[in-house]
Amino acid sequence: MPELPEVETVVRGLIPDLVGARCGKPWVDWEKVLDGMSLSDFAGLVENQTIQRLHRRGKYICIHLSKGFLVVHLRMTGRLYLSDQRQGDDPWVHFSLALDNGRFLAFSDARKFGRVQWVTDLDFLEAKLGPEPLELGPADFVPLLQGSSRAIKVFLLDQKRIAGVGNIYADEALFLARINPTRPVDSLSDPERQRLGKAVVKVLSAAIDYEGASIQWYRKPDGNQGESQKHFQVYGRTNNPCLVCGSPVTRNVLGQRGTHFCGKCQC
DNA sequence: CGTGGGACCTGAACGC
DNA sequence: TGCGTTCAGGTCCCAC
Repeated sequence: MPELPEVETVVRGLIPDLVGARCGKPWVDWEKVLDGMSLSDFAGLVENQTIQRLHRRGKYICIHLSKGFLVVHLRMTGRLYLSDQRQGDDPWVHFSLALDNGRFLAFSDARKFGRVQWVTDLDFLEAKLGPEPLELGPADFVPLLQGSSRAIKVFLLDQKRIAGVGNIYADEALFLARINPTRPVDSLSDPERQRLGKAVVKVLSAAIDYEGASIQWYRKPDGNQGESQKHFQVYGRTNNPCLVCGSPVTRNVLGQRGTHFCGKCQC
């Protein structure tokens, strides 16, 4: 589920409760959530470590410990929040970590795609992620959105090109920039690349202000829904009238992902 | 190099 | 009510 704005919202929400806390015992009901590490190994590396800071990189949540890092990816249905109980009444909690403040960091994930991994450093993230879109200016997108014949929608989802854009905000940015998602990347003009870059930044920034999109699973760490879904222009609006021209929003499949756009506004 | 399919998993929505 | 199908904010891996 979560893309850059949702992950950013989760990180911001967790910082006040997590920074400075000392880790206690971890717990899992499904060891695969640790991405191949055994619970006992994980416990040995994490227990008594103090959480120094948190930050987001792409769609990854990075929790800095005194030694090493916890890296969490929410994938489609992951949630990360503070709880008073190890598992509480949430049947989808597969990992939790006791903290010295008496609370628990709980990772809930209905589909079990998400992972909580311990790593010594974050180099592996840099190796597979492109730049952070919110740190770029419009001109930076000109060289970035080049060098491929793939459809621009598919290209935007490639985390190695740009980190953090997912299916919702790719569709929304392409609509805002009035660019058809099927256009080959190398067919875009430089002004179009800039326009799309601006649109990506605008769409992601707005979604952070709305604290993410709650369609089904995503929740803020405080348990409440985000508001971003109320502002979608095309995502999930198949056959509804385009908010600009009134013609029906099209849905097709690109790169095996549902893709929403206005065939009249986006050329 | 790019694409297409499948795998990983489960829940919700919808059609009959 | 029950069953089958389809779809879902992501990523990785393999064959062609």
